[in-house]
Amino acid sequence: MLTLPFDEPTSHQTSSPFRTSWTTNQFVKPVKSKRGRALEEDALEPRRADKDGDEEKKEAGGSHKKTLSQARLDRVRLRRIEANARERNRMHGLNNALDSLRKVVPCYSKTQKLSKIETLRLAKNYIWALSEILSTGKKPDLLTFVQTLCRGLSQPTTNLVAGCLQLNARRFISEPGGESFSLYPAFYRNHGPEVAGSNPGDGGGPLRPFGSLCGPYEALCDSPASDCASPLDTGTFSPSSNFNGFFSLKHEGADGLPELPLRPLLDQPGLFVRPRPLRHPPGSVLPGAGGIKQAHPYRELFIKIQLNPPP
DNA sequence: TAGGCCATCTGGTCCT
DNA sequence: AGGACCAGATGGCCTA
Repeated sequence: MLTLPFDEPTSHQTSSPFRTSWTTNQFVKPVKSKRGRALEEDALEPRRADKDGDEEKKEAGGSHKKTLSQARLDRVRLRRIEANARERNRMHGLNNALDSLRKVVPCYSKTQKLSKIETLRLAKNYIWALSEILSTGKKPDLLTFVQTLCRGLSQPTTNLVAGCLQLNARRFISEPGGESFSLYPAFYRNHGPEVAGSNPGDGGGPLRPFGSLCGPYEALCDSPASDCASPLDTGTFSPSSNFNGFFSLKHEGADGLPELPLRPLLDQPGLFVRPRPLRHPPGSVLPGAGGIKQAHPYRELFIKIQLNPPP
């Protein structure tokens, strides 16, 4: 029985699209935006209408009325603060769940996280793609698989996902001391048949040997694709032509299937994905409402994918 | 500087 | 009454 590791991370990290890791620093120090301060000040001093509407106003005795109003005021203030804290925790839980989701969809990276909306879209497409495989029982061609995964995704995300599915993992996870760029969802790391060794940069469970790590597409097949090597390794780049008006490819392999569609065309003009660099050192707390904390060093990665120009 | 993305606060609504 | 959920508003950070 295959169980997905939907364990909630302990950290309170959230993320942003192709950006670096973010960490709210509410547990480091309370930071409020100007808006937040203004609103909290409002909470500390409830509206006049609220006080005017109080039944205490009808009561006789100025001192007594003032005491009751103050008590009510304090209570309103406390409830608002508590509600804010609950809402923060709720959103943190939601973000943790999103982080868990990021780990089980293709193209998981600690340093280049997908945005919330892109994570949800990719997850939906991934579920759809897997469902299709289960229902048809057929091995999909890589192009169809990638197309399904990238349906509705933004162009940068499409490039990233396509690159993840095409590039050899060694290019991304063999960097000593660097973060991993795992092409496999967490469940495959934990349940893969050739589990051996571990990747300290990933912080997770053991990884499959790099040599057998070809991508989520191969994970779906009965046997690893014959062409597991990255085009970067083989150096067989080629110009592209249209395919279904979406992705590009040119050649067909001996089996009639598209040969390395979506291969990175490093020497040709095309779209590229470049993670946003970190301006601040790791662990530093950024000023501002979000209390963003940089968690990972800047790491540059270029993925060029030839795509059709937008209509 | 604009746009994207994010965290946070807030008040309303619904449910227990 | 109180908590969960939701959506709007706001402002900060970052990249192009």
